[in-house]
Amino acid sequence: MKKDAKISNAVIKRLPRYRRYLKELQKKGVDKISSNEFSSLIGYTASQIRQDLNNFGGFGQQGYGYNVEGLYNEISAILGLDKEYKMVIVGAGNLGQAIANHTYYYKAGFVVCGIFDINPRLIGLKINDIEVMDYETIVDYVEQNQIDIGIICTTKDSAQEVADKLCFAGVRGLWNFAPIDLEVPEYVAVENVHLSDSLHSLAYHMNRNYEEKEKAAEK
Amino acid sequence: MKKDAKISNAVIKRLPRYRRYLKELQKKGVDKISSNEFSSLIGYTASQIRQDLNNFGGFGQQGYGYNVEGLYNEISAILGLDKEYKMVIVGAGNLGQAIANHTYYYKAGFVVCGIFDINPRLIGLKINDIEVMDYETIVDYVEQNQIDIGIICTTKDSAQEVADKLCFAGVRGLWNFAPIDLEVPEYVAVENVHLSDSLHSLAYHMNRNYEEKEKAAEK
DNA sequence: TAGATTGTTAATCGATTAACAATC
DNA sequence: TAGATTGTTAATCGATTAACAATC
Repeated sequence: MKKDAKISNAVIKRLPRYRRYLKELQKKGVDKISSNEFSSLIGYTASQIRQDLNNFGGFGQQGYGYNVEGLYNEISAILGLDKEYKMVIVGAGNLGQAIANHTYYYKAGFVVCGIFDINPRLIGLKINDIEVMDYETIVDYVEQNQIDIGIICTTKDSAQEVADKLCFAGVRGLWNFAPIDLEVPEYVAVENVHLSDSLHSLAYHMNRNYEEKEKAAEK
Repeated sequence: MKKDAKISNAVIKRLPRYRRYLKELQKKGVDKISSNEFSSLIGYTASQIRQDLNNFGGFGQQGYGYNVEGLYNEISAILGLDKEYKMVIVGAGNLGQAIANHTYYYKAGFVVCGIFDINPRLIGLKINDIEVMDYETIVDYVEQNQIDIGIICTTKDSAQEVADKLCFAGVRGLWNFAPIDLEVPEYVAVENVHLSDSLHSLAYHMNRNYEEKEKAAEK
């Protein structure tokens, strides 16, 4: 890492995308790529690509470009994907179950260790080999198993209470699927997946596209 | 609507959030709110709130503030939430099923009409009263039922092919859960939910927070 | 009318793009 | 060495914040 200045979130949000494209290139057996070639592939300007990467260090080589495998590994390390994360899911409803079943996360170093719910009918159930446990026991479990991430798949009404408990028990990050903005201690990272917000902005863009089409048709 | 200039996506992304907070205020029986009060609640500056809202028209009143219910309705209309949208889900795996079961969307005017899959073992199944149909028949279905939105819950390898078919059949928007960037005609809106990207940026922030904590401890 | 608060213009800040010297 | 392409500084663009006149 090169500079110590805070890196903007806009840059961070682009890193997983860089990484995805680099993975594809690797699969295709591509060894090296210039910022220009990468630009026409990924759709960011070459300038932005170089600027982004230089926030973390000089990964390229003048006159050559970037080594695909090397850059992939660097970005993985920057994101912290060379580590393993232990996670618990709170809420064994549809979404919680879907995430528990999504074995991708396991492969990628994100291990779902347990699922918690208050519903007695769900407690004891096994989802993808992971037991649904009683929410009452979550603090002990998180402490004893050194859980890193809590995944909140509850309703919005219980989400803050769950977040408080998880933070108290020692998680370092929350992946929040409840449609609410959580308050957490500053050392806990929160990443929101607000599905309804996402759907609403889709609706907006659909209607704008429609309006434009209408307007174009008038001419 | 006041101006005709293109409104930046940053503004649009904030609208669903304004709307959520306004809904809560309404529930609490709050009639009016000033940009300053709203600011301390939602965390945007009062200036930004006024600036954002004025992209669409003057919804406030000098010396008074904004009418909560009125503003809620205005934002709903801007987003297009006064309309109904017919949707199909492609991919009846965990995620597809979770979304189909999430009746929230139905209540909010987003109606899941059908689910499609290529797996013969899933075809015929009923999920939340919605039948899983053969993917082969999707183009006819979308055309005949005038489906507005396609929800892509397939693997990344089939996602583009599915997108092509849905666009050809006439959807106006795609809600894409596959970890890939889709190419679509310009009049089709795409909203991505890249869950793994989201998890990766969570990992980044967790590690940065940890580093800062370490650094603080050194002092 | 006086006070409050918006709507809107101007100033600032930050992020993106362009340019080019450094260097492989 | 000559050509290519990065790393980095400077210029531009856009988004956020501040200020204040308009007005309820």
